[in-house]
Amino acid sequence: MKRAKKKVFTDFMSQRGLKSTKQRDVILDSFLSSDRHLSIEELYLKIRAKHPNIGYATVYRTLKLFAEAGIAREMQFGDGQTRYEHVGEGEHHDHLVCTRCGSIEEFENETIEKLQTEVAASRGFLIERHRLELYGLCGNCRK
Amino acid sequence: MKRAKKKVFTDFMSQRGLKSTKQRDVILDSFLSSDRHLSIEELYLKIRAKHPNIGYATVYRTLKLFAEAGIAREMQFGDGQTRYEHVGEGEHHDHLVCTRCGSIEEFENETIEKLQTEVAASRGFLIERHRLELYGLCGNCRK
DNA sequence: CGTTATTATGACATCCACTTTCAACTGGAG
DNA sequence: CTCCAGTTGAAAGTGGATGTCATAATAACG
Ligand SMILES: [Mn+2]
Ligand SMILES: [Mn+2]
Ligand SMILES: [Zn+2]
Ligand SMILES: [Zn+2]
Repeated sequence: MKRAKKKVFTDFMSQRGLKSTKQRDVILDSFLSSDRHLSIEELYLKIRAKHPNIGYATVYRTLKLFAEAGIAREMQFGDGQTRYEHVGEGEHHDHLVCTRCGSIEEFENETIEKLQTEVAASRGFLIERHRLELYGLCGNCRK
Repeated sequence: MKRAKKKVFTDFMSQRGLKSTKQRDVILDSFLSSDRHLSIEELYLKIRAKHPNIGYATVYRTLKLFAEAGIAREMQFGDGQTRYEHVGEGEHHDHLVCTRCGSIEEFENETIEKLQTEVAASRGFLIERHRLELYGLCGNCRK
């Protein structure tokens, strides 16, 4: 699905008249082969190890492009850094965030999603997106 | 319940050996008689209208105290500003945030909360707190 | 009451995570 | 190959949060 996301991005770029560059290729590769939920700084440092000539601003701008293209999602877990995670076509999930070790697990729960829609509907509210994050101690940290 | 919160705060202050000041009185009054979900800046401007001599830093520090005392909760809705809302003893609710007009509605749903606990439990995760926010168009903005 | 140790205040400086600017540099259509 | 729109990276700019510090206010004590 790395292939698939690359195609999505390429299509997005040409459709918008944007150019393919060495930097964007490097950043995309690095992003797709990274842990999920990486901050800009983390990705930048990782890239800089092999490509010292790529600037922070370029990583920053390219991640925004990924988000616009629909292959990345921007998130805030309250640690003061914006993080980007991979997303696939039509995928959605929520998060369990460990307040001790910082690990992030993902989950999906169709029933919760349905109840959200009901709550919203009962107030005439139309949901565009939502965020559900459970903060606490992960299995490891409880031991 | 304005009375009750004032008492909670007073008790907290004396228990910590902190002093009562005119500024803190003014800020507490203003906070308790405000809309919920006010940003520091908003509260500061509101206060400054009647008390031009109260500084931003004091409002900022006092709101932190409210949070520590348990009468306020700090929140982030992704607009880049920290907001504080009133909280009562043992109260909890989640939010519907309008992406057009910025209005914020509150809701509670016991079933959702229960499902969250189940999801967490099934992974050995212990929830300390959570946030659930539904973003979209409020009733008014849909018309 | 004054005295005094302690805490609080507010103007200002600093931090920090982006975000924008801009001159030099491509990518790729023609 | 030419040429221009798009791109890059260093550096400057932003905006909100947080730290600093000299001055002022609180409240306990004698
Ligand atoms: Mn995720
Ligand atoms: Mn609320
Ligand atoms: Zn953990
Ligand atoms: Zn609205």
